[in-house]
Amino acid sequence: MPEGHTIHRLARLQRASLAGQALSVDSPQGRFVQGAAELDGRVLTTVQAYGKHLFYRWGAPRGAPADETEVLHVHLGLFGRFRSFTGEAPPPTAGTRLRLVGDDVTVHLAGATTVELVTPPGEEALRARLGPDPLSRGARPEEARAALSRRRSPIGAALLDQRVLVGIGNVYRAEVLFLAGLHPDRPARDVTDAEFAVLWDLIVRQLRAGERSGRIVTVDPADVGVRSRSRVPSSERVYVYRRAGLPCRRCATTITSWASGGRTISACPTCQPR
DNA sequence: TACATATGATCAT
DNA sequence: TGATCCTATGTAA
Repeated sequence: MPEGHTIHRLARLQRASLAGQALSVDSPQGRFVQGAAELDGRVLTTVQAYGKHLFYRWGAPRGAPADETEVLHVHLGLFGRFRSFTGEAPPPTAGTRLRLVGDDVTVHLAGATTVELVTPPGEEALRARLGPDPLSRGARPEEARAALSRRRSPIGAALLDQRVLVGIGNVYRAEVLFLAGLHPDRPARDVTDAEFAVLWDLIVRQLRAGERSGRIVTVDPADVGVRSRSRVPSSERVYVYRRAGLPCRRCATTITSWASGGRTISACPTCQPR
């Protein structure tokens, strides 16, 4: 379930359960054996999220200068998943590429696109390719605004491009465009400053809510007849994502879907006029 | 047992 | 644009 909110939440939870401890690190699956060996026994100092990327920082091994300490970089991709266990952990599955064992908590990671050690310059190069993170304090939305105004691609495709801004995935892009009343096929550079301001604000609010709750709930509880977000049934948490052919929750128009930016997007033709 | 599916991204063409 | 990679799960056969 990895959009930006999930990654930031993971960073927060793993900081709380593992940071400050010397960890046992290994790779039961065998594809990260060497990297794991370099980290084994070292103190995890912090875990940071940027968009959909995770960075794990470690105390320097004996004799090594701190600024050459390698950083563990993880990107979950579409399938990556962490499992966290308190106390006794079950045996790792066949696909567990990384296992971190702390004093009380063990995490297993499987299915990730990227599990690698990077140097600080390598991390900088990676970050340099990314747009602002709506979940980071001090994010500069004007950078995303400028990137959009340079694009001829549709806003729906641009929101998935992590060079524009980071953290949005296929669910949030469909949902925030619905909430903003923007048609996904609107050319990105035609989005007005006022529309962008609303869109950025929605993105920040939605990602923050998702980070806190661990789930994507974009519907206004009143639209599905309940009192609070936490009471929204799992089948009614979104307005348009994967709801093609169903009636819009606001106006009952049939939701449509099509390919956009290489993925499927859905929208309400009435609430999101072209 | 097989297949379809999934909230991602990269690389080749 | 299409192929490819990564894993787990649910449903169909």
